[in-house]
Amino acid sequence: MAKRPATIIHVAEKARVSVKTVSRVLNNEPNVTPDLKERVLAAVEKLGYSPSKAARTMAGSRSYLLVAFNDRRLTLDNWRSERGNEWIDQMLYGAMLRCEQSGYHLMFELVDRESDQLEKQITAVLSSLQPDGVILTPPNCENPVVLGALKKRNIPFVRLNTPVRGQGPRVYMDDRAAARQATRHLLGLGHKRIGMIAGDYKFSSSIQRVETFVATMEAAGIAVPEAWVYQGDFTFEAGVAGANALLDLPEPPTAIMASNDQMALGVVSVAQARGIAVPGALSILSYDDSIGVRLSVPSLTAVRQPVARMAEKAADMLITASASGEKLTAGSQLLPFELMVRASTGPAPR
Amino acid sequence: MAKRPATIIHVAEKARVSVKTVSRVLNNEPNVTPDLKERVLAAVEKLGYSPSKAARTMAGSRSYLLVAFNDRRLTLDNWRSERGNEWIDQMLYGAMLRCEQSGYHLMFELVDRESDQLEKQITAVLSSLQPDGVILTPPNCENPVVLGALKKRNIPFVRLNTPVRGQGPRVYMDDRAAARQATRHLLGLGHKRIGMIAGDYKFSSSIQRVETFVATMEAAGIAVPEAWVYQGDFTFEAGVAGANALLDLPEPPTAIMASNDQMALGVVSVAQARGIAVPGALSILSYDDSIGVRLSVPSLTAVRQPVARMAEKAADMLITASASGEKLTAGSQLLPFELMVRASTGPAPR
DNA sequence: GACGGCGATGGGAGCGGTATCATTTAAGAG
DNA sequence: CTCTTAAATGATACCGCTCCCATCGCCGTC
Repeated sequence: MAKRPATIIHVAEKARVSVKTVSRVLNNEPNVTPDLKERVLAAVEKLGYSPSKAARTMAGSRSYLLVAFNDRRLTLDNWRSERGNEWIDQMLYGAMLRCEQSGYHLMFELVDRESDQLEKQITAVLSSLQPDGVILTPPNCENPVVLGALKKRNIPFVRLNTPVRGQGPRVYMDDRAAARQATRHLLGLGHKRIGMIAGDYKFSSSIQRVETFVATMEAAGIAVPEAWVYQGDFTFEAGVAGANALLDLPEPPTAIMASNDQMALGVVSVAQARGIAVPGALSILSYDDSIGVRLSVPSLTAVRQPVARMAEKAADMLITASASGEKLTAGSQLLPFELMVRASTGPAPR
Repeated sequence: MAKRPATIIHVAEKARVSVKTVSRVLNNEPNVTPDLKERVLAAVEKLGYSPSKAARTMAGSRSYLLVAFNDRRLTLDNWRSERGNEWIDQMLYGAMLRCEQSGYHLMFELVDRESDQLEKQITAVLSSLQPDGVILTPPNCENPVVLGALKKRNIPFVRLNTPVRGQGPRVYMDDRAAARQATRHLLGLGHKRIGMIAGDYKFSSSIQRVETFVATMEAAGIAVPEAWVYQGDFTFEAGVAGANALLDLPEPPTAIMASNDQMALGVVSVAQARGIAVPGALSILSYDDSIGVRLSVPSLTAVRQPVARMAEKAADMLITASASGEKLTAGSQLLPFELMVRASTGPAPR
């Protein structure tokens, strides 16, 4: 009763051609008579045939599969806390749809950056799935173990949103420019004491944002004491802790920028708990423009990262390279960001 | 330079056993001497070997792959509008982690319920991916075309969160009880005129919620005019339209329940625009407990669905059945929901 | 008109596993 | 000590596809 799916042999028989010719038609290879091509396509249609990915992977040099390596800790934390996972949603959105267009599939994998089995994990995924390409998201895209494993096996990869150059192709946005624009936005509003809640320094964009923040402040004639920068780990709780630390300073900042949405929301909750008016007494700025940030009260000024577009571009590069058989060029793609000015930033209290 | 991954043959050679014995060890088959088993495992470890999924799929009867069929329209709408996609996030969360535990993978697929190519789409996925099982989410889990295609090919599936019985195994919550409890909650607060913004009737839980709402109202001695029920399609915009329709009634309701989070947030935005106090003049209740609902101002009273747990259970059923080789029993799993009472529901205005 | 070259097609060898069945080995019965 | 029997192991045929190479015909060239 279990209807077995048609194979290429059935198609070949029905079209009265050889298996090889069917393969040619399916892969758009040249040198096939229109007549034969038509017969094959008709047979394919009639039998509802769709080539087995597994067989293709085994026999050929392509698997029609891309893998996205995501950070396990951050992803699980987001899922568990149910505070949304916009970065991943948008990544899936961009990459999946691009894959679909070319008959590719996207496999979502979580890797634990702290595990001493990291290389083994990666290797296992690569050899069991044999993907045609890999999309690396922060912080994996900067992890030498991950990069090394990929290079050793000569598997094409594209790094998403990393400032680190020279390690292979990447799709990114200008994080420095974003940090500069964000800092200037606050300076322009008259803020002199600005605190920053940084992200995990395993993400090098975290470091860049801090550096650029400090540099931009200094360029405006304001030295940034160490106490103004709190190092968090991208969690809501870190935002709370950072906000408390900053607001407990003898001279607390009048504005706080947080390196991602969860931490920014943590700052908001602290302000609320302490009865601090936002933006009246405290301006808050986020580096992720997710739904929580937009729905927050007040809605937060935030840097908007083109995550879906970056993912789409990354998938595009990998698929194009794999289809053409050419080696992926190490080029970088720069995508524009946007500073969404909303209600959480206002003039510094006098 | 490109390091080729080790194959079962390399392992067999290194362990000085036959290929078949390696296969036995890898699949935990009985009748292998501890001595050999150990040698094989050592070789596996040393070579960093991980069996090729593609080869296993081709040769064996399992593919170690589950597919989740999700509604294309709703998913894309959620992604595009960037209002979060909690249902899918939680589905991934539950199902993926369960898959990981058993060396399975989860493939996320979008299918267009309106397409006349629907059956062809499904068939193509099934024959190209050959999954060991399929997770169906609403409204696909009630779509006869989808169910038919699956049954024709004898592919095990589990339906998520559908009230429809007798079509195969499912994991669900008691939607009627939820609707009843939600309605009673509002009745208990003294509301007499309650409006409902229903979901797309393609989702049979939408229908159930409406029916139960009406029945519960009638049991309390209140007849529900047709105008009190607005049919939406789960989008924010539908919530806006529904709220406007309900609030424009000669005798507008003092409470509105919306069949999902997006529509509930639409209602909130209308109330805000019209200057209607929530919950002072209007109580609002949602059927999804997502981040938007929790962060909304005021935070919304909502039915909390155990999506991650349902997905985990579904994956578990499929994997267990596939591993044991037994046919999936048609049993159903009922999981508990919870009514989260928050700030958006209050006593009816006198 | 023989020959080279190229476009169009087919034949058959794998790819890396699993499944079936044969074979060897060891244990227990008579 | 032989014979039976089951456990332990191996040999080998696929699975469905792509890739390499052979073949065949047809044209143009000198």
